[in-house]
Amino acid sequence: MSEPDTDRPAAPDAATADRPVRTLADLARIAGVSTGTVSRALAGKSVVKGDTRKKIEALAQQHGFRLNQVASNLRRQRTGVIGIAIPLGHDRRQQVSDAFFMTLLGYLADALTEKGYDLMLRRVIPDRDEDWLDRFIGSGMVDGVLVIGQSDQFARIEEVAGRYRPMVVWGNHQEGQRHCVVGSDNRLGGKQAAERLIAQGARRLAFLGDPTATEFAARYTGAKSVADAHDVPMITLPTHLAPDRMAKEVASHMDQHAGAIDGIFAATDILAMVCLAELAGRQIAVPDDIRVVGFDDLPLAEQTAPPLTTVRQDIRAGAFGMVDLLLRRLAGEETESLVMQPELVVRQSA
Amino acid sequence: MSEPDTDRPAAPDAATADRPVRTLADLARIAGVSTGTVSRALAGKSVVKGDTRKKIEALAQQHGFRLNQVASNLRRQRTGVIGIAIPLGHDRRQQVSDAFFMTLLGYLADALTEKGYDLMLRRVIPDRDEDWLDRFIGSGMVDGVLVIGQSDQFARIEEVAGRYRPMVVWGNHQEGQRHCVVGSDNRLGGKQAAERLIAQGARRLAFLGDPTATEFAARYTGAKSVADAHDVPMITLPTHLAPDRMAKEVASHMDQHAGAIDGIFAATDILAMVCLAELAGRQIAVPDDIRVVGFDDLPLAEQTAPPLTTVRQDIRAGAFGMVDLLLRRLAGEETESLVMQPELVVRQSA
DNA sequence: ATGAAAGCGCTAACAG
DNA sequence: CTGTTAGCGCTTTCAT
Repeated sequence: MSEPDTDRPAAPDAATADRPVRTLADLARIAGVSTGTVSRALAGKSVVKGDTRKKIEALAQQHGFRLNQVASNLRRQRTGVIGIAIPLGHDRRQQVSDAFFMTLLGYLADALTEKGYDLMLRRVIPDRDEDWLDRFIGSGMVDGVLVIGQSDQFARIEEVAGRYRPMVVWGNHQEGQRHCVVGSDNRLGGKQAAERLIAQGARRLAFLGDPTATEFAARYTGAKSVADAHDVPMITLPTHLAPDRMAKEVASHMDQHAGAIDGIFAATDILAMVCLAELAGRQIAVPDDIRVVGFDDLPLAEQTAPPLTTVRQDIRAGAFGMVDLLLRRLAGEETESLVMQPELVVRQSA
Repeated sequence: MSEPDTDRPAAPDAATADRPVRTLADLARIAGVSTGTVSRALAGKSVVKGDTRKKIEALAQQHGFRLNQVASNLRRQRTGVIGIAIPLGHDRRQQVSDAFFMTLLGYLADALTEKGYDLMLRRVIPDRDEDWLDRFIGSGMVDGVLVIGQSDQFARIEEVAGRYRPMVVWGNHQEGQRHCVVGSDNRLGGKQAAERLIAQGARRLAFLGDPTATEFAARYTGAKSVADAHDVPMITLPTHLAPDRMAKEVASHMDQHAGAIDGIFAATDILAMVCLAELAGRQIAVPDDIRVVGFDDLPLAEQTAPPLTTVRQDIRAGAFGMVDLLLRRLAGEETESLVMQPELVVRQSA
């Protein structure tokens, strides 16, 4: 047998570097104290004598020692990790790459990091795995859960909320629901969109989007109520959210209906952007021939041509709100849901 | 404060539903077998007798039992979790909400989920925490690490790569580097962009972006070499990547230089979009007065006005490549870096 | 095929 | 202030 070819760490200090210091016990041994003391010292407990702590810290530093979080988590029964579940249900082909969810996720990462938590991300496909939520919660790997989007899982989320407290969901609020949700008043947003379209002279409206998803349904309902009140007809142009299908579906809708409508309420900014591009390709003037209003106010809504009039959701505030509520629930507090007021941002498309 | 002492000897087996079945030991007790057998049964080990397994599975199901992953992880010394680190270095205000990284992250989530791994996301600010990479790796909470973007941490990543194998980085490849990287040939992409601009008649070029970030520097270098070869001047218009600063900086650059240039190579599509919007606001015709080429080919590049000519990086392929390489390294294999060929996508902005 | 028992590495109660 | 010790809940030899 020749030299074992394992790459041992290049010894920086021959005298002390014979075998790596991986555990508290190792460190305790070379420091000449017990593991208890090392643990306390590294945790910054004030009981440890200054000298002892200094010495242990120096040694830890010198040997590149790092606490094994898994062991620590097991013992302390808390992990410092928040689980983020993204159910991909009502449209199985919608990947995590969805722009709105990604933006929300980015802000959630900012907010959680600020509070000292890590994030564990899990994409779930509910129809393939009935047990997705309980499995995530019961894994012991997360202290609490944020769910991004209710998808078509409203009932299951409700059921789980009855027995599991540290959970906050992004989505639509319904009368009398149990789970703690953060989201915009989609119905109101839908109203604002329709009101703008009509105020700008539109008389034949279309709703562009997937009306089977809870949040979108609420946007539709809001818009429809305003249209009805004004005696203005509104048709529905259903689309999927998967990028590849969306583009084709919008194109086909425009082929069939562009001549018969003069105002479009798109369920999301992305949809509105695709729509704008299709309209431009057909030499249809926006907003003169057709007015377009989006929903979300993603950063890029400002950059479309013409700049998009849209219903703003404050995604950042929503993310920070979710984290705040979750931490309060973790602390045992009861919390209400947070329904944010959307705001119409007038630019040039309507 | 006393030790968590939840399970006091409660009601002696009234029915089966009084005290929750939380641990293998609980389940073993009611099944009348040992914890070892339960563990083996639930792990699907073939040694367990069919009947026994069936019974245990039924009981587990019935009581909603779920393995504690943390304990399992500690014992097995593997977690099934891949860490994703996003260093936010060269521009401290760039949040995780960055469009390119978010898109990449989405695909990474898809790829890892497909392979049965969870993702643990960590935003890091290297200048505030020297030890970010070792801390993540040494935590014991992840089996391997993906780093999204080298930021200004090339040296540290190199150093760590010398002693830690399961790590793959998204970024720029440099001659003779040690760490396994996946990314586009940015130099080549820069060349393609400049060639297109010049072929379309541009004679006074500008590079728009932050040339201090490694990847962007390579794009610049590639473009500059082509400009030089054609004896065409190219100025640099430096910008930050934080959305709020970016818009102002681009606007100010356009005020000062728009009259003196006729071709812009934007370091990213987002930058290109902002630029397009600014140009439109100034009644400068694209591509007639100024040609614009972007980089990335984000989905929305198709939706700009005019549709953006850009250098395509196959982000999805990159993400799946990173995961593939990481899993091979976890399996002990040696792997090369993966440098992908970018591709010029001609639309209408140049 | 199953049980008994020894930990994985750390924390915290308890006793000095 | 520090050492001792008993686990956190699970997996895996080693016996039987």
